[in-house]
Amino acid sequence: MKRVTLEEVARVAGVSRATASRVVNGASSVDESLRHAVQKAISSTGYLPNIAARSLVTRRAAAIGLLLPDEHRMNGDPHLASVVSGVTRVVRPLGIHLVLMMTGPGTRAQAMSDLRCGRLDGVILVHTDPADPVPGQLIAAGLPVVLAGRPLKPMPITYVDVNQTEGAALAGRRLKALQCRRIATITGPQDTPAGQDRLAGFLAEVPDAVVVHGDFTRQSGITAMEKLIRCCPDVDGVFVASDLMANGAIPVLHRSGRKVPDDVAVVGFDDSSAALTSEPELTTVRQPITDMAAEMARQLLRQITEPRSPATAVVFEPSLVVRDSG
Amino acid sequence: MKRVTLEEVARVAGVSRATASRVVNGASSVDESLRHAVQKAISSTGYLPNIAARSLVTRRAAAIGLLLPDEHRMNGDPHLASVVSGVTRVVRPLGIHLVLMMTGPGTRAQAMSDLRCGRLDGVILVHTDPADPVPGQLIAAGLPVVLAGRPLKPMPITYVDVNQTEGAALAGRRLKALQCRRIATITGPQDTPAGQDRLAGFLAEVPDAVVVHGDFTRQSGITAMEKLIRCCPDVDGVFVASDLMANGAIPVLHRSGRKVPDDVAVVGFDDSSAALTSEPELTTVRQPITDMAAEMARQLLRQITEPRSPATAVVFEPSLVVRDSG
DNA sequence: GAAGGGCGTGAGAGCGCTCTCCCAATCCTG
DNA sequence: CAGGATTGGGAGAGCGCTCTCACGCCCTTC
Repeated sequence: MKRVTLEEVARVAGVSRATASRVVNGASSVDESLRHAVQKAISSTGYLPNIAARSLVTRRAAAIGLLLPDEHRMNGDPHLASVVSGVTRVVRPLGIHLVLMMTGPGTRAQAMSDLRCGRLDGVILVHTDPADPVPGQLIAAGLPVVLAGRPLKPMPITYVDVNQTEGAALAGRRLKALQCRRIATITGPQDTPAGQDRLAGFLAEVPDAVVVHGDFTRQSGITAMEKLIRCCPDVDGVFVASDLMANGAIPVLHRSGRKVPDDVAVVGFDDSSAALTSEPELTTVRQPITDMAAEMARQLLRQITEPRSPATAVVFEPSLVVRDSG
Repeated sequence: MKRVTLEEVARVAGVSRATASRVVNGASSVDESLRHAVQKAISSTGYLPNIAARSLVTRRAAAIGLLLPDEHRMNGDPHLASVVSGVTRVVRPLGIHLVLMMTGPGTRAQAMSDLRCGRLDGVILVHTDPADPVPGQLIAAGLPVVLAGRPLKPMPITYVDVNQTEGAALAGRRLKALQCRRIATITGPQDTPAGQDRLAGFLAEVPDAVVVHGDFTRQSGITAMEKLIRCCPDVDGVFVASDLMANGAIPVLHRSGRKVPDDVAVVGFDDSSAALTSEPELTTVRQPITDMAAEMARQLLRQITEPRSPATAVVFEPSLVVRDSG
């Protein structure tokens, strides 16, 4: 199994290496007969371009990174497969590799090195810690980055997000439409944009809602719901800011003798797998994760091809998925 | 922001490029003072080796692929984050990239190309379709591959798996210990090794168990359980061959007026997130996914460094996680 | 004190590709 | 039909790195 080089293809086709290269890269100006000869040579020799060599001269790695939080935080996030799928869809046809990096000590530094030494053309940052200095460093260095989700502090960085505020409002309208009279919400962490926006959007729609805080974890959903039915026993509608929390909260309602949705309507957020493994299945706010991921990839590619293009924010509209819980 | 090359480092350190290279790659025989000078030059210039150039001459991409089934099948699998995490743990300290590829039309062919043109040093195959010819082609071509899970047909390929048979036996013993008298199992698909082994292992322990077939999906768990309580109403213990199916099956029991675990004990398999989002939480058979993934990475690396090393099977022992369902 | 053996170092040849010249051939225009 | 404009193709210079090879130095040994 010997390696076939462009040189060999050229020899077989009876042209120069330059012309063979033109054909491989689809350059315009090659005579049709020569193009044909080269293509025949390529398939007869089984030629595959050596990416390392190409990368060395073009200074493109043809690879992008996906920076994820560590396993633990990720387990709460049901979206990994969808994100990967969306990015892949855009990136694969271009022959670009998707490199996964999970946060650990030094991961982000590693990603920066990979970017700077040309091993990665750009990165998508998921679930970035608001205090993380890396996004700032990256944009300062003019390196292509896209954030999943609005950054906590406004900064000139491209990001893709769902309209969290509107999603929460959707949930609020649903509960009102169900004639709920005593409405509450279990929030996400208030030091994250998603947590903030979902609360704000919900309050805009249901200003007198009872507010209990959670942190997006299932356990916090349990605790918050226990607190809620203690302090507000007549609650009949609750917007839980993540499906995972809702999944924890519903059994608490059941144990307290309340039926879902008859006594208490529950609306979640995310349309994650937890929405389907809940009993009853969750009515929830859906984010088009795969499409959003694809858009992140597109935005990143744009930045790679046009280095100095301005930061953009792309915001997707959420939708309400009505199931059995409310 | 200009690129620093080894040439420049060498100039700053007052040595030749060769010596600088030796220091970068930790070669032994370099005089201590020169080594120091080079190291100082490296940090003062902020040198980062260009992987493409290195890769071109060493013929190593320093990247491995993780081939996954498509999003749809993946959603059923809760393990993606754990697998990535385990592989990353082994691979990152070595500066090796993990490239994710999701199955789609042509993905596997793409992976083969990447392997053959030296863009990937090896691949880990997850959830391979038994009919897929790719694993066979890869080993025939002598390319480094590791399978997640035993192949359906015996073949000379390295794989890492959990002792499925023993795991199912663990579940059987648990149900017997709980004094269940009428025991059943909801199986996985019988055209997969995992589906087969879990049934065989369970039957070895509980030969007179009632068998209802499922296919690992949540919906099939619902259907199977409905069938089970119809044809065998006095069932008081059931081993469901995946947590996701168990998650669907338990509400069926509840709706039929049976309490879990009081009337019917349920034991699942996987210890996936579905085990925790079930109500009550699932007693289940745990696979050490992260460790298994790490082992896959190690096996792959071994194959990469020792191309003709023999195929190995590494089998991990499962454990029973006792929670509330049985 | 001369000859032999290490060991550390430098020179230089590539790895396979792209891309910029530059030249030759063709086409158009006056 | 001559001159310029246009176009396609080839030669060759690198991209940044590793690694072989040969050389020089120092230490040993007789």
